[in-house]
Amino acid sequence: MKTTVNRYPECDYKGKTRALNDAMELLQGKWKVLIITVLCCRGRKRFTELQQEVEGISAKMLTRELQVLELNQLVQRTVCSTKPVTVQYEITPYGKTLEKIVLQLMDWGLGHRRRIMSATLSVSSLPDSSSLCVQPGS
Amino acid sequence: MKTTVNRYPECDYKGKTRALNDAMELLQGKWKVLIITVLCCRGRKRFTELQQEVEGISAKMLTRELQVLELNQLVQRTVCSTKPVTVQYEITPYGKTLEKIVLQLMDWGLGHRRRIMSATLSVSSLPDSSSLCVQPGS
DNA sequence: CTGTATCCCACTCGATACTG
DNA sequence: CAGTATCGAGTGGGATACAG
Repeated sequence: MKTTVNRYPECDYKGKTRALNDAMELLQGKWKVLIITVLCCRGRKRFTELQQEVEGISAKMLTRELQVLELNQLVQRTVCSTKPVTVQYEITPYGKTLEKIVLQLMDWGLGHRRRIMSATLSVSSLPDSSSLCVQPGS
Repeated sequence: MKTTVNRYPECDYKGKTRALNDAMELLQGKWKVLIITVLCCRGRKRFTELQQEVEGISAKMLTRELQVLELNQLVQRTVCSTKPVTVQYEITPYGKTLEKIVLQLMDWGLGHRRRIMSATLSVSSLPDSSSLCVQPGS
């Protein structure tokens, strides 16, 4: 029983894992993909609107995450010099290139919840837990 | 200048963001997607082999992450009762359903690194930094 | 070989109060 | 309205030593 199969031999292995790390690091954290999704699917939003649509996020976190996304060119921030200033956030065309992947992740997550729920149902019922990733502790 | 576009109206918005959270939570952390990638692209591996291929991971982390992946049915663990026991880890057919998404993320990350590098090059050169996500501090 | 157990630091994130 | 500042709890993850 041999273990090393290596269907895809070397082919710049280091560069590829680094690329994966880059992508994951950028999307890491509790909020960034959600913000991206909202901006992708619901269009341009003001700060407060965003905070309402991304359920549970604090102003501090929203600010910080938006800064990262803007620095990485996924989101554009526009200040409107209205009476009290308002700020518009929108996804950039470049940010849009992530939409397809995020939507796939969403679909996968839908199926995963079904799968884990039915696998766990016999033991204990997770009614509507907002998170279901099975952890060693459980 | 109206902000609410709502190209995709309601359509179970809560359920979808929850699904996205499920997926992201499962993949969260420094190592899980890397482990998945290695098992997908390089085939069945023993514990020590995995630790060598996932560069920099400690035994503790590798154990913990593999447990989560196994509990979520992405990875199968098989103990071989050899002289000193050996353990085989392999991706499950279900885990394979993530491969497509992960490979897309990898591609995206490749492009992103190029983009950020060239955008930042004029200011400071990031030679071969293992991570490049642009952060507010920089 | 394949893990576990501990210790520990840094960082994430929430809560709250404050500002232009 | 759109943030910033500060504090503090909890956690992710590294280092090291130990175990079956």
